[in-house]
Amino acid sequence: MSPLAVPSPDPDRSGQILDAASRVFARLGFGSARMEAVAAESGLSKGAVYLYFRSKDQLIDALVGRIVSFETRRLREIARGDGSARERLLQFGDEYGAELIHLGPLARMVPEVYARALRHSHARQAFQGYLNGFRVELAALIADGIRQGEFRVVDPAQTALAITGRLEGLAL
Amino acid sequence: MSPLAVPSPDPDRSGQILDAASRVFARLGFGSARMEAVAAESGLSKGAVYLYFRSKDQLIDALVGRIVSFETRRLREIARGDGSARERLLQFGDEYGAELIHLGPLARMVPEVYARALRHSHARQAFQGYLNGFRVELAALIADGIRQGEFRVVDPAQTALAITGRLEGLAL
Amino acid sequence: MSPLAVPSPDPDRSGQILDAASRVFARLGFGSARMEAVAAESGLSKGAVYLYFRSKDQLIDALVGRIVSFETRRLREIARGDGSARERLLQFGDEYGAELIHLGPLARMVPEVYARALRHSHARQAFQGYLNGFRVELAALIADGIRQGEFRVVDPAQTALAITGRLEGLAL
Amino acid sequence: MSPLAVPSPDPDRSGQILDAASRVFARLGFGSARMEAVAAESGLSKGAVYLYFRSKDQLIDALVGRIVSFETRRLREIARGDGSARERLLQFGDEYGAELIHLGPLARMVPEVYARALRHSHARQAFQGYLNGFRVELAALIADGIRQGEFRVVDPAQTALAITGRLEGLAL
DNA sequence: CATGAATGAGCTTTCATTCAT
DNA sequence: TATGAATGAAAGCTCATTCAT
Repeated sequence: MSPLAVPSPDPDRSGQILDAASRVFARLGFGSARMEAVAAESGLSKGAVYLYFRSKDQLIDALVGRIVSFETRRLREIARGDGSARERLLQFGDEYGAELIHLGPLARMVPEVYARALRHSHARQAFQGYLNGFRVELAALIADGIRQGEFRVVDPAQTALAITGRLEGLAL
Repeated sequence: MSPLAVPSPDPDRSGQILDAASRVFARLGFGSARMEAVAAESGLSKGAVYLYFRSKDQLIDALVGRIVSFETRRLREIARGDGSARERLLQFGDEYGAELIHLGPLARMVPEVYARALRHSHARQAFQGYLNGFRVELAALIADGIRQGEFRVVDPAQTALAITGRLEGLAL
Repeated sequence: MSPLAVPSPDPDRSGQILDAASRVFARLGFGSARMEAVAAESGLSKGAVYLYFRSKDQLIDALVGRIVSFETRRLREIARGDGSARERLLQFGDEYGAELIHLGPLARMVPEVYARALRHSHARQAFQGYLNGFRVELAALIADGIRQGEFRVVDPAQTALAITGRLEGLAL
Repeated sequence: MSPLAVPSPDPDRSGQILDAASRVFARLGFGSARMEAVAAESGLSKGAVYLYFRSKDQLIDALVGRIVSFETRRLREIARGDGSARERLLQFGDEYGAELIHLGPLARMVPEVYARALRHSHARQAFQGYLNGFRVELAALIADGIRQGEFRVVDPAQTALAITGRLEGLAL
C-alpha cells in the first residue's frame, strides 16, 4: 500500500447517515419518512443504518442534537466575538435569520422538533438546554452592552427571554 | 314515527366526534392518536366516524379548522368592540394569552399544526388565512388608534406583522 | 331474516385460529412457523389473527394451554371412572399412549413445549401445573387400588412420580 | 518463518468455537442464540466462525455430534469395564444421572435436540445412532449379566429399550 | 344510519451470511 | 487465516379503511 493511499475506508458513516437523514426528514417529516428512504439516500443498506443508530427514534434525536449543537456553537462564537455589544447583537440577529435560511429545507423540521419536545421528556430536556444556552449567551451580551454604556439599563435576563421569544416566533 | 319520538337522533354527530378528536389528538398527537381511540372517546363506532369524516387527514383538517375559526371569531369580536384602541389592543393581547391557556391541552397541538401547514398546501392555505385575518384585524385596530391620536404614526400592516410574529413566539 | 337463518356468523374465530396454528406449528415448529402461514391456514388475514391473539408468543401459549387442558380433562375422566383400580390404571396407560397417537402430528410439538418450559418461567409454571395434575390423579388412583387390596402397599405419590417419568420418556 | 515462530497458530479453532457455542446455546437456546454471540464468546470474529462452520445449522449439528459422541464413549467405557454386570449396570445408571448433572447448563439443550431430531432427517439419524449405541451397549451388558447368572433371563434388547425409555424420561 | 370484524399494505427491526481488505 | 462492516431477505406487528349485516 502506498503511503499516500487512503488508510481509512470509513468516511464517517454516522455523519453520512445523518446527512441523508436530514435531507429525508426535511423533505417528508419525521412521521412519513421511512428508514428505507434514509438508507437509500445515504447510499447504504437498511442494515447499515441500524448498525450506527439503534432505532428511528434515536436517529431523530441524534439529528436534532447535531443541528442544535451546531447552532449553539455558531451563536456563541458571535456573542463572544469582537466588536461593540450593539454590533454583536445585530450580527446575532442577522445570524439567526441567516441560520434559518442556511437551514434551508431543514427549517421545515423546526415545528416537528417543538412537537417532539412537547411529547417526550428527554427531547424536551435537550431542547430546553439549547434554549437556555441561547438565553444565557444573549443575556451576557446585553449585560456587556449595559456595562459599556451602549444599552439602557434593563434586566438582561428578562430582555434576553423576550428577544428569544420574538425570534422563535420569527422562525415560524 | 310516533310524535313523541326524538325527531332528530343526530344532534350534531360531527361536533361530538370533533370534541372527542380534540381530546385524543391533544393527548397523543396527530401521529400517535388512533382512529379507534377517537371513536371510543366519542362513544361512537369506528364506522360512524368514517361516516362523518372521509379520513383521518380530513378529520384533522376539520378539527384545526374549527379551532381556527373559533379563535378568529373571538378575536374579531374584541377588535371591533367598544373602548379605546389602546384598551382593545391590550384586551386583544390578554385574550391571546388567555386563549392559549383556554386551549389548555389543545395548545400541545400548535406545533403539529405548524408542521402540517409546512407540508400540505391546503393546510398551509387554511392556516395562512387565519394568520391573515389576525393581521388584518390587528392592523385595523392600530389604524384606528392612530386615527384617534392614541398611537404614534406607524405603518399599521408592518406593526401588525411584528406583533403577530411576537405572539406566535409566545405561543411556543 | 328467517328465524332459521344462522344468527351468529362468528364461528369461534379463536378456535379456528388455534386449529390452524396447531397444524402449522406441528408441521414447521414454533420457530420456523410464520404468522402469515397461520393466518393463511386459518383462512383469515394476518390482521385477524392479531385481533384474537396479542402476539405469536401468546398464540403459542394459548395453543399449548388448550392441548394441555384437553389432555388433563381426558385423563381425569378415566382416573375417576368406573372399574377396578387395575383396570383404570391400564386404561390410563393405554389412553396415554393413545393420546400420543391421537395427537398425531401434534406430538412433534412435545419437545418444543419442554424447551419452552425450560426457558420461560410462565410456560414452566403452566406445564408443571399439568404434570402435577397428572401425578395427583395417578396417585389417587394408586391409593384407591391399595385401599381395595388390588395393589401392594407403596407410597402412592412416589409411585405416581416414577410412572410419570416413565411415560414422559415414552412420549419421546 | 523463524524457527522460534509458533509453528501452528491454530490450536484447534473448531474446538474453541464449539466450546463457546455450547455455552451460548445452553444459555439462550438454539433459536435465540446469535452467531455474533458465539463469535464473541469464542474470542474470534464472526468471519472466523464461518471459516470453520458453513452455517449456524451445521455448527449446531457439530455441537450435538460432539456431545453425543462424548457421552457414547463415556458410557461404552463403563459398559465394557471391569466388575460384575450388576456393578457396571449400577454405575451405568449413576453415570447417566451424573452426566445430566455434569452436562449442567447443557441439559437445557436436551429438548431442543429432540426437537431437531423430529424435524431434520439427518439430525434424526445422528440422534438415533446415539440411542442405538446406547441400547446396544446396554443390551450387551444385560446379556453379560444373564450369562453370568447375575440377572434373570430376559430379552436383553427389550429390557435395554425399556431402560433407555425410562432414563430419557428422567432426563426431562 | 350504525356497527365492528376483517383486511392487507407497509412499517420497523433483526440477523445469518458474505467479502474486500 | 482473520476481520467486521455491510447486506438484504424476511418477520412480527400496526392501523387506516372498508363493508356485510
